Amino acid sequence: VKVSSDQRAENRQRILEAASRLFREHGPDGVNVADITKAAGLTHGGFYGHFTSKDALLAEAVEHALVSQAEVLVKAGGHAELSRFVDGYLSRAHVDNRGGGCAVAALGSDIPRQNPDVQAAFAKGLARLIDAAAGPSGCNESRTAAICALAQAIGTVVMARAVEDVDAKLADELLEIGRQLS
Amino acid sequence: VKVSSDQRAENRQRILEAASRLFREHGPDGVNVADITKAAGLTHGGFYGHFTSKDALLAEAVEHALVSQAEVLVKAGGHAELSRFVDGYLSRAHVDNRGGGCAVAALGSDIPRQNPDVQAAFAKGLARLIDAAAGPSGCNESRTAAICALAQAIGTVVMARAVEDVDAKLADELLEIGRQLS
DNA sequence: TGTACATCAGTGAACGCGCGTTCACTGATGTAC
DNA sequence: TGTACATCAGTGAACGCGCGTTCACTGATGTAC
Repeated sequence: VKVSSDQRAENRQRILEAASRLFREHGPDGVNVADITKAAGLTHGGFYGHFTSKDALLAEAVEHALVSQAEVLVKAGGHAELSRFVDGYLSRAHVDNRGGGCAVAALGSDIPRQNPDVQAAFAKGLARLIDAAAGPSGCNESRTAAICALAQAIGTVVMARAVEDVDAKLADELLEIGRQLS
Repeated sequence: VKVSSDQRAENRQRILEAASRLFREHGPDGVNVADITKAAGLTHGGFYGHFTSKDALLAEAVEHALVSQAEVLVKAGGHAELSRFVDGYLSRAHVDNRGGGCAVAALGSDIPRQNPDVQAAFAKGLARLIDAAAGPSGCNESRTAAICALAQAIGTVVMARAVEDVDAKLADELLEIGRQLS
């Protein structure tokens, strides 16, 4: 069942994007290779023709998610639009969309437990996101402000997601307070 | 090999404390029941005499970690000493000690994927921690300030831990910036 | 342009391993007399 | 206080399942002529 090389490239991309979403939604151990390839419309056997291991896919998926997010932020206006970005970050829509949202909030506490390749991919992506939030000027003040805003937003979303199913009132309070700052 | 009921209670506590540490260090899927009971000086077979399941233990362990942390904060002075607390939170010592540190930073992004009992235990513990940080007055301003400080600190530590093995400079920069605020 | 064939992307069964959980067994505890 | 025995905490082998990875196979692709 060979397919054209265009189709092959598209299949790889579909696996990567499905993985990026599913890993953020369920965590590295919450999805298996079969789930991912199935979500991409394939079976699991051909997976190793595209990626050397599940971990290698995780590394690419994590970096892909962060780099995409950085690009979106840059296109939206970068540092100048940071407070609007944070506002969206602290929205119920983002909190309820782990699979499509920020990989730092979705996978942050998993990363220190992953292998070095995954950690390196994450670090690269996060550095890119921070640069995007700091803006092209690279001046110290805007970088500091960007890092503060990101840390604040990430911490808030992590807490809000953790409690939202069981204490929606607390989740809303946290988001509300986070938004007051931006 | 029956043991005295005091010994039994102590064994249970040892399992709980080992679990609390190991879960924070390696995540819910990064430790197995045998690892935990072994760390507590027991074998895995007797585990189910103390806890109904690995998940039930996770729930207790998470709550135990958060409630202990809240107690420490209260004893240290609560809201009045919040900035000193945040300073310690943002220390290299805390970043390098996932197993003994804050359960929100260590397990935050795992929680939304856990079963309702675990989420409930986490929410209860986090509410306690927030109350401890807000102080007994319960006034809105100190509560808001406490939540801001916690969110900031948690986001910073999550990022610092994620990148520290691979980009120690970035990790230090993040912690430094976080400390400037407290 | 048409044909024969080598390549190789994808399939699905199978392998091996780890893990949560169960269970028959052991021997110390603690109670009844 | 001492003895006989029922209880039951802990042991370690075993069960069953899920998952990452491999592999023989299939049939479409794309190339050589």
